[in-house]
Amino acid sequence: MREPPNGKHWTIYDVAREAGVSAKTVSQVLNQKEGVADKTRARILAIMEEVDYQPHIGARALRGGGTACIGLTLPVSLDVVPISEEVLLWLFGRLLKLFGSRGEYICFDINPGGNSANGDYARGLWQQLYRGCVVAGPLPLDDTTARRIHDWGAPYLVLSRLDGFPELSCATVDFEQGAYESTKFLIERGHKRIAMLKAFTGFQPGLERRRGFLRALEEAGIAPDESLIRAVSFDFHDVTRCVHRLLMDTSVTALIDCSATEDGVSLRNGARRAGRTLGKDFDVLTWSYREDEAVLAEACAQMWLPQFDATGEGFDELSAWFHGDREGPIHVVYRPTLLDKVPETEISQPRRMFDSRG
Amino acid sequence: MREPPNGKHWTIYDVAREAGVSAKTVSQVLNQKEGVADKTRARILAIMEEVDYQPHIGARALRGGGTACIGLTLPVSLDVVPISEEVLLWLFGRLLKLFGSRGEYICFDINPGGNSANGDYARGLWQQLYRGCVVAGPLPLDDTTARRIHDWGAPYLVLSRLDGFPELSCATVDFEQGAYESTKFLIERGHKRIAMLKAFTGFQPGLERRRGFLRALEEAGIAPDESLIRAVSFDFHDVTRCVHRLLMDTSVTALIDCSATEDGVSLRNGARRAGRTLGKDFDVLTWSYREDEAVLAEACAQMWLPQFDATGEGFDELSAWFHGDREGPIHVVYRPTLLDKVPETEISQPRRMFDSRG
DNA sequence: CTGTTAGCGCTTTCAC
DNA sequence: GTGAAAGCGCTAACAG
Repeated sequence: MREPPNGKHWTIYDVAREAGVSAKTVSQVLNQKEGVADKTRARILAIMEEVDYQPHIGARALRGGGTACIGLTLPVSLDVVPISEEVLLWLFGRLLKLFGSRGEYICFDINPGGNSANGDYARGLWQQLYRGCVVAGPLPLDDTTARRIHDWGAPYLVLSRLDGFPELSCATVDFEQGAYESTKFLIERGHKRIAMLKAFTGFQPGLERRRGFLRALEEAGIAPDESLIRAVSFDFHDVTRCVHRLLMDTSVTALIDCSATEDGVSLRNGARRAGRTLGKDFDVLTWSYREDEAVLAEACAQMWLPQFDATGEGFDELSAWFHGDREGPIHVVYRPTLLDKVPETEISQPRRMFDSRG
Repeated sequence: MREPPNGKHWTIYDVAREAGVSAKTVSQVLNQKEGVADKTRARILAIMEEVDYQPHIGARALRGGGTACIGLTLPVSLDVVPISEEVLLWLFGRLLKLFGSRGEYICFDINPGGNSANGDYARGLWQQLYRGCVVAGPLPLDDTTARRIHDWGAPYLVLSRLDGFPELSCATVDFEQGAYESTKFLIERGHKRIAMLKAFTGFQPGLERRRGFLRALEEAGIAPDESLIRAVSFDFHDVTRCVHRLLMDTSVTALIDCSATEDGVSLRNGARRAGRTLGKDFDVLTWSYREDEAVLAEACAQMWLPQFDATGEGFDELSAWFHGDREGPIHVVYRPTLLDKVPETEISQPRRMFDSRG
């Protein structure tokens, strides 16, 4: 490999001089454009190969062509929404397959310390580092960045919807529908006082849970009781405490666990503390991740699995958008699946969507 | 937020015009340089805040300042060296703490399909996307890219050494020393015919294993037998097969398992097929990941744990180099730890450094 | 089919 | 303390 003529690295001009052509021609070859004689093209390619020419990614971006980077960001810190390692790597893996295989880079701006204030998780876009981005996680209800991303015009995909912004490019599961169907399922089985363990308070999917729950009650003519909707964190202890509290009220005969912790043990513990027995005193419907298993052998709604399907499809479409094969925005909303009876018995360690503590 | 005067986004000139100063002054404020009146500075900062000014990262890179990106790359595809998800996320996490918290981006160029030919895992550096990079994984013996990275002059760290290139900026555990001490340990216990299950053939750590092994034998005056050094892949079946083969030779009384699979079951299976019994017929010394446990209750050498320590320290130094607080190259080489007797009994699912198949 | 040239947004001399 | 202007490497409009 020869040394660059002057300076540190070979520029398009150096290659042009070497080939006895102008920079324009080299640029055309570089970008696989028509209008260069085969012989000239071959000569230029040979030189590029020989000197290991690499185009300056910053200069390209500056010129306006955009970069070869797809950004992956989180709307809030992992401390607040603890997306599990497994899911993060699943996301990376998908992006690497779709973008990495085309020679594109994946860039991250996940701030694990939560150092930077909420709001600029898309700075990679504003700074023109990304040519498109994925916002992986539920949006806070007061989020304004998603709208700015939308207006920016670059290909993007959010793994959450946002109230009052139906144009948002998103791939998600319909949590409202999930909550609605879960509640209806229990109502149809004769339950009148149904409690809900609700995750993501302050976030879009939390709002959707609440809405679906209330809609089903209203349809059935049951007066809603706010105290039966309980916000829980990702802490197992918190789940146990909330179940305990809710079940102390013996009029409560059913529980929807959409806490995203997916932990049968905390549920049973909470019930035991309240002196209740699952399946005798009360019924539970859990939101589950697994295809054919659940933390409890009760009825369950598959929410996470459709979320993965939706994400996968959304990524495919994002790739098409990014590569000019379609226009945005993307709108992939999957319905959850309700299972009447779970075939397997309780399993102790399901794969999880979120890391719980405790 | 006001609209940009002309065009899509605010440039340094727009901000300058707004503030009634020149672009130079804005640039100085942006880069926190001296020589701007406090009042002017405050005014400019207010405008930047108001219009949410974001410097164009490509333009900065072009001008020569380098980018705010640290690259993470793998010298070979994950298909060849299957670094586990857990370790990858551990690496991400460390980088995010050290760099992300300063507003820097982490960029990946891991090609999981192994699509691009070996050799250009550092293209992010050549293309000036990264201002520094981490090469995470063992280097192939014929690697030439590491030298080019070194000559490039940017901060970098490789998690492997490379024969004939002692200047390489690296953080690793001393596999040669590990193999040497492991072998010596068994020799001192009276073993004469010792076999080795050796991972990473064709890679630097494989070579180091071999060298340490041979050195210990030579020192003890034992003639080496090439057929007792067995290259294994990350496939459990392969481990079983190799153990079977090696132990069919009843003169073999000890085995060093540095296969990186860390799986007691395959070892036992292989022994059983050969009609041998661990602890009676022969001894095993495994290389382990855990601090206080091992896959077998036999003697073990902690190799992976020091590797993590070395990596962590290497990352800290890389961060210092990247941020101008020290010069490179980095040289962190940790010694392995040999444990005579493992307190715990066999455990079935240790955390692993590499994903094994089978 | 190929060359010339302007300009992307930023930093940095050099001059005021 | 501030302004004017050059130039980083690349691409695209405009000529030839």
